Amino acid sequence: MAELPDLTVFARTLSHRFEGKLLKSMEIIVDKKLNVSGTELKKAVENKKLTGVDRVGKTLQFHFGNSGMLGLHLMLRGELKEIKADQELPKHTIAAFHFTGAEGFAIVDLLKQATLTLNPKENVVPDALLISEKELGVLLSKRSKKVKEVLMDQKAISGIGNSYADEILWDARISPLSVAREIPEKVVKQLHVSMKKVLKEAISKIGAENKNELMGELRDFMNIHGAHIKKSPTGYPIKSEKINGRTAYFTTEQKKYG
DNA sequence: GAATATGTTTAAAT
DNA sequence: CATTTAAACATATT
Repeated sequence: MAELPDLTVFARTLSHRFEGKLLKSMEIIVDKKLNVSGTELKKAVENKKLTGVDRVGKTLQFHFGNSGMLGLHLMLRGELKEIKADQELPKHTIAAFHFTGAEGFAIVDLLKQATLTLNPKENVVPDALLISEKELGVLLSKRSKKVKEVLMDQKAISGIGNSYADEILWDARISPLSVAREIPEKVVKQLHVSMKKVLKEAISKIGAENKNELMGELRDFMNIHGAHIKKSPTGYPIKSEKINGRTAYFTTEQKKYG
């Protein structure tokens, strides 16, 4: 999977490597997750110049000037891999982009769930990196769900997935089981700080590690989230519990509200 | 060989 | 009707 920090780095790397280049051809291997036909998609992007790559929520957006924009969601297991024209495509490739200069990248997903969306609807949900403390407070005050569910709700805040939700909540010392609307104002302030801090630190670590290569997600630096981690950095044993079918990792350092 | 990991959509159950 | 839960997706890794 890739969450906000990984995608931010991917967008930067892709811009650096391919921006301004002409997309000579696009191969579509799996077409069941497209919003238009393969032919239509190819027609929209082939022989167009890639003018920019952005991250929006958990998606990447590939801009082709006035010709349109292509949204990519990697879903659970999607990955991006660099390719050369004369090489065989990686296993489980869904689509491949070939630019001038015999270079390009492939979207690989063993689950075949990554989605490519031509000219997607504009995202109106606040981004986790941009949301203000006030917005976050208002959002939480309206929800009776568990705070972790709200953080991961892409219709509420975009960009946070299962692993970073755990990391952020540990950093803020808030139990993932807390009821969102019961979290006091002062603690919301801390949550807001932790959210930006954890995400920005992850971006900087992944960026430093990946340099200008498109690598899979890197999560060695996780403090809490991961079945192999036994203790928090402060020495507390890590507990786990399923929230909405996904595993939440946390410790007793984290206060439960409500 | 069973459990786990992972996001989203959709269906089913409460 | 609202809310919660589960299934589906496909496969590699532990």
